Amino acid sequence: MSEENTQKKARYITTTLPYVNADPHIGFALEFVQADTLARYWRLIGHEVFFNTGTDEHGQKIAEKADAAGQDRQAYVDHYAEQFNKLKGALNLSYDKFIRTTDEAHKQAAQEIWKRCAAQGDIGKKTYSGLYCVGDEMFLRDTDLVNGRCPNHPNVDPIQVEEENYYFKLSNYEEYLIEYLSDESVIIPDWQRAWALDFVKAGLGDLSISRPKSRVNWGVPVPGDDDHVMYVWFDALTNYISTLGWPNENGDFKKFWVEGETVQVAGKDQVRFQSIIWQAMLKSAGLPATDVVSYHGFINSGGHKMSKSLGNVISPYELVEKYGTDATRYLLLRHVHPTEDSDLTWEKMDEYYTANLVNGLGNVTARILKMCETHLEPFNFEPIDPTQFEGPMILNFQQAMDHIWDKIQRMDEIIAETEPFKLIKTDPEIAKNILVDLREQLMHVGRLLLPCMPETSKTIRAAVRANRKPDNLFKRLEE
RNA sequence: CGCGGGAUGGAGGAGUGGUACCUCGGGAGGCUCAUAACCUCCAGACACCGGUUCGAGUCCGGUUCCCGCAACCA
Repeated sequence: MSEENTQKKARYITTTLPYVNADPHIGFALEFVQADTLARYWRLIGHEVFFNTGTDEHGQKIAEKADAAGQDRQAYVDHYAEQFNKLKGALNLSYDKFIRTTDEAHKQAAQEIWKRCAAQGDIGKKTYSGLYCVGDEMFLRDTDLVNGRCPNHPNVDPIQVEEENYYFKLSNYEEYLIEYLSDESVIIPDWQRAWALDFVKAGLGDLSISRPKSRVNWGVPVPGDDDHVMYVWFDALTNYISTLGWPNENGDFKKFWVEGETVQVAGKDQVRFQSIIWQAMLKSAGLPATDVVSYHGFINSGGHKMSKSLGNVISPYELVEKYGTDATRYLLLRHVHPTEDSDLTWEKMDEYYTANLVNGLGNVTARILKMCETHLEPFNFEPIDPTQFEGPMILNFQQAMDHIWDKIQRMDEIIAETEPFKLIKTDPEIAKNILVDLREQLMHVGRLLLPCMPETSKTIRAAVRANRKPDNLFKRLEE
């Protein structure tokens, strides 16, 4: 390690934690792959990286589902946690920690942050009464009601509830949040930041953060009150630091959260949780804010939200099964806009796969290495030099991929223009020089692909070193 | 006048104030190293109206049409 590299800051990245009441969908896959690509890129340029993900496992909805299935609750969440953890293999994720909110250490951290907020005078208690929707785990206002029921759950009668709950005085942090959100670097994209700022400026109310155990008996106990458990969000958000060993304020927490650079990746529906509530909680507990939260859009299919009734749901496992791991990563990184909504259909994905991976990257690798294998001796390439990857923090994955595919297309053009396969018969020295140059360019592409398509990168680099045409990188789709 | 996002060739998408790009599709050639792959050329687009500017898809104002969100939504 050079001196320059040892000076590089540690970097932390986390996804949000999926709530384990359903199988993983494509949105999570997008989030995981974005975070993973960034983590791999950082490691490549010499940063020490902590990449966190995991599962959010408390709350009434999960308790009810487990109970309805006649399953032990812990066994139920164990099963789902495993479903999500399996994505690690399917998508080739490199996370350092898979935290579960039912982990004992996490529960203690959640209780500790509660105590800190309470000590700061930010937690109170008051009586809530009204109609409550179990589906959303929230009180309904009169204006919410549609035919007397929750608009999101029109088949279930809301229940009349009167109960005393703890609340977090979010309004204490209006001024702080306005200051935090005025910094242009804290949210990507900027229009989400503007929205968050407007939201805070409009005034913040109290946030209910507990539920009586008599009604919801599946959560982290409220410190000093056996009758209540924490509202699932308050518990879940704490994972971003409990995963680092907090409340131990040394070790990884100090290295990554306090002294390092922190990035959270989340869906666009998360702005008020990640950039408002969570930041207020951190401030209340006397902890540093997140440096930047990047919000991705949603993936639609055929112009509609994915839904079971429309039959247009695309699952991450289906993608991996059809195209393979790296091709799935490619599709999510290059053909999904990093911050806006995107639309994917099987037809379009087939097209992207065939045009850019089979006919593009795969084919050009085969044609170059076939010629090299026949006409050149192997060359001993230097290992990857981290400095050649130095650059700004890349969150615009589409742009980065476009840059690589420009180079791929350029290689095809050079072959057609210089015709080394023809020249080798008349002027072998010139032809060999062209091939040496092409091989060098292919190696470069192989290296650039490392963060986004790790296995493909490895295969290409190994094949270039071996000076052998590899088996087809991407199989042609069957008719 | 609630807030925000969007409108780019036949289709789907990129686009930092400076020759509008990519993939698919259409037409015409070329090549044989390669996964019937690849290359070249042709046709074809910045929703509408103003403004700023030497110069606008890009910045500003207005109009029309789509799409989200509107306090605890995973």
